[in-house]
Amino acid sequence: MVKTPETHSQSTENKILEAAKKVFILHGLEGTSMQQIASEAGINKSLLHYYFRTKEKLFDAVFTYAFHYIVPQMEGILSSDSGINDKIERIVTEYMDMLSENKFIPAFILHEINRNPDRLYNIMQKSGIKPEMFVNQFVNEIQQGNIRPIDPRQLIINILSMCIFPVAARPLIQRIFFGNNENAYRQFLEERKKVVSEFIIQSIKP
Amino acid sequence: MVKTPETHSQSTENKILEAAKKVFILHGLEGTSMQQIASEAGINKSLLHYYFRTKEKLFDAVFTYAFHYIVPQMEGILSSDSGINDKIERIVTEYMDMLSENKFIPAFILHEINRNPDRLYNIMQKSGIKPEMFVNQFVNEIQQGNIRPIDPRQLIINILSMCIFPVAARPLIQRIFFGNNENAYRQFLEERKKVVSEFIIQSIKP
DNA sequence: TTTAATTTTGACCAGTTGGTTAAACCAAAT
DNA sequence: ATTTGGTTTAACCAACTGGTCAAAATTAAA
Repeated sequence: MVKTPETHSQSTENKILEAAKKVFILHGLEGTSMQQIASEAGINKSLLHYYFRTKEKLFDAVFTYAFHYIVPQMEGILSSDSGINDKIERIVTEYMDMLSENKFIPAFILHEINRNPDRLYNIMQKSGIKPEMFVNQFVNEIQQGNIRPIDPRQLIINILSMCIFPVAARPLIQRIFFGNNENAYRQFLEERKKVVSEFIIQSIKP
Repeated sequence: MVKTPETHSQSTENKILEAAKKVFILHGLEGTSMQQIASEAGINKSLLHYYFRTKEKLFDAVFTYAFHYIVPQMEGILSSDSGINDKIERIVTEYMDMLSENKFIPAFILHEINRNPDRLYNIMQKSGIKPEMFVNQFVNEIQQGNIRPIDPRQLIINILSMCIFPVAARPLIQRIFFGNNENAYRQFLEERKKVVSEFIIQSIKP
């Protein structure tokens, strides 16, 4: 049987992707060597090039994955028929949960956004994310007088900021405010879900 | 005259620091090579090692500088006798101004926070920044009933988030919302100063 | 069992990495 | 004019960089 390039051994390819994910997200594209990834995966360096011809191609695969994590499908929540306050609370909660479970991704993405903006932008385009969906949602609510007039883009960035930043800056904040106690910070992030929701809802009251 | 190690040629040392600052902030510690810095400074690679023995030492010098930018002395504003709303507006405005002028620093710092948290924490300690100052300020206002009860740490992080994130994620946001038009984003950040201030003030009303 | 295709490996490549060293350079002091 | 000191440079180092290649090992088809 003639295997197409896509028929690569599933297990090895997965091992590589898992290892690459781990190392790339910790050190970024430039800070990571193919040897590090190979070692992490417990395989030969040549095998990396056999599965993903170049470092860039391997990175793209991992990056696409990481991105789909940080900008997931929120369509379900948005298109539900609950009120705006309810939607905000659900989005904030689910988003912060996801970020807490992938705590190295935010800083990684922010770094790569600045290193190669177009790469991320292209991946985002392909992912089918439509920012207008979020914008329209808020425009409607403003027109109906449910929230006060505010530039929807500003509001979206406010929400994203308050969810992403405390995870991206976690190692420092954890040291400053919580004596580097990991559980204390986890608890803090847990409470924060409610805090951020209330903060936003309170600030957009008509 | 016997020159002490501190008597290094001011001009060369400055050239190096300027070049290192530029390259480090763009590429991070691991993404930067000594040769890049030497070329940027228009000097020999050996000369780098002559002035700053190792890459780490040079990085520390630059990093300390960058950090003093992002956590500047806000004591003046805090200790003034204006009302809390006024203080918030001034802090947000001045902080966002500074960030806009140093737009690569936020992502750089966030990256290095995750790469080597202790380095940054130590530098912060030495810088004399006292987080309690900010905390106490809000505790007082809450006790006096000027703002609603809220964990001061949450409030501080809310403010920092909304100021820092839009600069750190700038290249992507600029593409998504403004067709990569730099002036449009600058304008957006300009308006944002007011938006964030109002957003915070509105959300902490008693 | 032979054949054919895929998977894995180690040796190797030219270029780069951070860092060292000794010699050259240069201004000022003697 | 020579010595002295800091400054700058080119040559060099071992280790590592991303990447290639041909041969070996494995697997599956005939």
